[in-house]
Amino acid sequence: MSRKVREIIDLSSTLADIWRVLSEEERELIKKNARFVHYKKNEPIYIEEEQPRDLMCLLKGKVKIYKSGVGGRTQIIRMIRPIQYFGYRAFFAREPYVTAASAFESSTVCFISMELIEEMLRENGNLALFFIQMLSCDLGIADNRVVNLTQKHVRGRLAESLIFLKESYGLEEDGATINIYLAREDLANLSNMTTANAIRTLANFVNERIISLDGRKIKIIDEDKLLKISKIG
Amino acid sequence: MSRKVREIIDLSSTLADIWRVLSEEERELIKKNARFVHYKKNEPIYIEEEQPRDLMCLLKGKVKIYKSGVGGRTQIIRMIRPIQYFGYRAFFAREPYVTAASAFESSTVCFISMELIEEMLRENGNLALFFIQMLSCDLGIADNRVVNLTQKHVRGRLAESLIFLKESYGLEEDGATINIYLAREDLANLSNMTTANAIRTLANFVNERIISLDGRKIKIIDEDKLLKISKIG
DNA sequence: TAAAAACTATGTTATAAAGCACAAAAATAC
DNA sequence: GTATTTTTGTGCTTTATAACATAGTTTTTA
Repeated sequence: MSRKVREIIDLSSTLADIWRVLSEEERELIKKNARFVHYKKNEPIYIEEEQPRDLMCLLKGKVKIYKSGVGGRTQIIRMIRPIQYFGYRAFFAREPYVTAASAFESSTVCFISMELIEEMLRENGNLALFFIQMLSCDLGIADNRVVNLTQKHVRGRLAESLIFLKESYGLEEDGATINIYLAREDLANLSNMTTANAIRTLANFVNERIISLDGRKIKIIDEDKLLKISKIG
Repeated sequence: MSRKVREIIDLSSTLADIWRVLSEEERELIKKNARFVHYKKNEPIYIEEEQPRDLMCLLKGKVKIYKSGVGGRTQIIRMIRPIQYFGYRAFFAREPYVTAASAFESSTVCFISMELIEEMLRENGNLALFFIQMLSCDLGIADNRVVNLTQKHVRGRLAESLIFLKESYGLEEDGATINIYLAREDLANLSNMTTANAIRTLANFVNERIISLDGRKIKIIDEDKLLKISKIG
């Protein structure tokens, strides 16, 4: 399964965002409490219904947050990139996880006790505001997502996902290939469509010279067109 | 348009939730800063792209938070009932509103400067946690909503909306009629479907003796069945 | 309270996307 | 490195739901 990583990780640089708002004392406490766990590709990090205990910060790799819906169909809710925090919402809401998380590729996650975090943020207004801002942004994204996923057609939804992936994980050295390697099924689950439709629509985009494909690698040729398709739905 | 209400409103009872976590000093400050505005039926409270300035608390009436999507189709994102807070997310996220709000029926709203609130919560950990919890709950609801609205069929979505309305606004004296009076179009916008489909599906529910209709008044006859339809999609 | 506007109801048609099936290719396991 | 499993790619069929049309009804307004 998962094992703690042996290497000593420089927390101050990897947890940068949260680090800035902490006092020296608080930093020490966190350092003492942080645990590191490594996950293999496709290994689950937490599952639905589980009790949340830790704030998680992705240090290396890629993680997907997803939810299984009607008839076992899964919907990817968010994708996490390094130095992003996750897993804390359910703890704050005092409920079990309504989502699951798993490593997309080989990943390292830092765990910090949510009890400790909550104690700290009661005293540290900046830390509280850090979480408030993160939650507020995520809620805005979720609100947008509801409309995009329900009202746009497959082309629009897929175009949007491709742009989202590019924004999230960036491009490779060639300046065009999206820096993520994911199965058509995951792309479909991200875009709320069936795998067959994701495949078909990708093929259409290739014909229209909007993208090009090399196996699972996707190269964006005409980003403007992609943006336009995403916008008009 | 809207006018300030003249009556003196007892803040301590109407803002109950937030009041509990405030000091006497903070309460005084809020009392001095609070403004009350009355809205007529269908009057807008804020619109998309506008700059957020105030925390709003609905004192009386019903409010819908909505978003216009592709081709002008609107999606109702949340519905607010008295003593619920709204309008604060965008301020915390440092962005303009991505949603709009309007009064469903004649409503009274209390406005409190977000700058004041943010100042306070920096010092008051309980107030910070109040917002963190509210945001965390809303984000969980939004995550669920994404899956429900995208994966369930019209029957499931409508059934879910009816249950949601009952849970939110309760029943009338007869213990069966949902205590809200809304147009079929709003019901459709809440459930992500066209008005015609909302009407048709309601008619089906009547035939199946799950509900009965009297104009816009909806009486739930068989809640178990409604729950079942909502669950299976 | 009468006239205008908006909403409700229902039938018909069009269409986007799911479902299913199967062959080919690729990834993974042994 | 070969065998087995999983993924990809396409064609065909079915279906859910949107779109459109129109008449009747209710609500709003002046």
